[in-house]
Amino acid sequence: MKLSERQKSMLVFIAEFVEGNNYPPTIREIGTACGISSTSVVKYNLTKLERGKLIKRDKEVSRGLSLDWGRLQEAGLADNMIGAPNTDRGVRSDGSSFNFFQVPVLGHIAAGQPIQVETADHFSADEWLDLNESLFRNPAELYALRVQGDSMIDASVLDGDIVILRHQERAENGEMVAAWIDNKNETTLKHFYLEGDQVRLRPANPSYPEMFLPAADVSVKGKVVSVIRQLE
Amino acid sequence: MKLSERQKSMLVFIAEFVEGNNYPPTIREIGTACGISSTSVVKYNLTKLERGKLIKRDKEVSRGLSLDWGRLQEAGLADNMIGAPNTDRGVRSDGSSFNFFQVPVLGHIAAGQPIQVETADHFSADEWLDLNESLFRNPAELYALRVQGDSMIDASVLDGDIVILRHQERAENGEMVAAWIDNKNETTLKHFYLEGDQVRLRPANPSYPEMFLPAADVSVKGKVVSVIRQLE
DNA sequence: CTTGACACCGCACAGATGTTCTCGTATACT
DNA sequence: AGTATACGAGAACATCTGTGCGGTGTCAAG
Repeated sequence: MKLSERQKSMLVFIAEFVEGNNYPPTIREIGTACGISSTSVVKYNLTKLERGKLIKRDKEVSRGLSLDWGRLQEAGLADNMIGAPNTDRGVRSDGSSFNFFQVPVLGHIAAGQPIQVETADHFSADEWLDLNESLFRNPAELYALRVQGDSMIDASVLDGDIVILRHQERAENGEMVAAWIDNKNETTLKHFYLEGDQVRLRPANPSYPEMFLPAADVSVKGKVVSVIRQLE
Repeated sequence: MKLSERQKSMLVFIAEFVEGNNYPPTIREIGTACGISSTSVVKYNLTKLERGKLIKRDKEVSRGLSLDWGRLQEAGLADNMIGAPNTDRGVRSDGSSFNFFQVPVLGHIAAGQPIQVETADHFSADEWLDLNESLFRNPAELYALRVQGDSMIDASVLDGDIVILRHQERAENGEMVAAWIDNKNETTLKHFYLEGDQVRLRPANPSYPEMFLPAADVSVKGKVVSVIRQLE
């Protein structure tokens, strides 16, 4: 469905009006605001919008119309309209509000022996964490993994912990990273050290060996920025 | 301000009507729904409600009324009314919603040498965590403390970590608890063991000593249910 | 050129809707 | 008893407001 400029401006006006008054405008109010002199033209275009399911209308009821924000969102029209229901925003009981976001839990990662991590992406995640924006920046870069194994125990990361990583290809020496090892098709959680053209991956548990690999065979998948543990 | 039953039922009906139609009811619709035969009586009561600031009305505008949820909340009337703006509830971008809550960060707790914890309560907290209900049950019992010291390092709780505790007076042996030591006026984070009429408080770091105290001198302030660490 | 769809305008009309006026009843206060 | 106030009913009134119908101009298809 294609909308005329006039119809778009009508939608925008209706949204603004409802936002400001808590009740919808009349046909004549819409007409005045959108520069339409005839009430029948407003009705004509409202009928169009209603056929497009963008608004709902009750016959012969004054101000009997409402916007369908779901459809507007689908049509990509809700972005520059005020009054759209907030998503990814919470209102606390004291009235203050904050942004939050979802971080995908992409699977398990080995802290001990490296294990296969599914070639997971943001759309295949079956588990999500809702996190507060005040704790993290650039949430789009974040993802989470559930730790398996105990090789990072000296770094206080235990089997079953959830680690939150920021996706980045580079790491500083000593940082805890998720590293992809090319010829093993595996991802592992280790401390990262670049030493010449070699990469040293150090577990934080003396009973596990360090790994030395050519830098070309190791790609950093992200840096650990947070650890969350549930004891209960 | 005291409200008659009729006025309360009018408020309830208006809320339901707006929820269902996205526009407010007319005077006559209110009258029919609330068993009022005369439009003037509806107007009479609407005027009362408007003077009480519970609703806002625009003169001579059809359906020109809206509820003031802030005032209704204050008056304790919003509880059994549908359509009240949700607080402590978030809507994700995919349309699904979830409950969240605020956990007070009541101060610092010593994991090494016990230090003074302010006699903090839920109202004096200056920092709050927004947590998702899916991760915790009975959120009202939860509070958080920032860990100082490294005595729990073997239990993978580090200096600077945030521990989330569930308030309870009793603990099982081996659980990590916040314990109040009477004659020291101090709170400390330790593993808890009740041995006869003695309590043993064990740090998870061999370089710190265990504490043996009479059970009467130790009161459990809560059990650690989660650990959160920010590395970035 | 004719036709019909489309977008639009003006206007009249009926029904929807808020306001106002008169009246009745009950209660509290002087 | 008299008065004021709260609460309510009914009807008349004046707008407000959605709808319907006739008409205009454009444009592309037949």
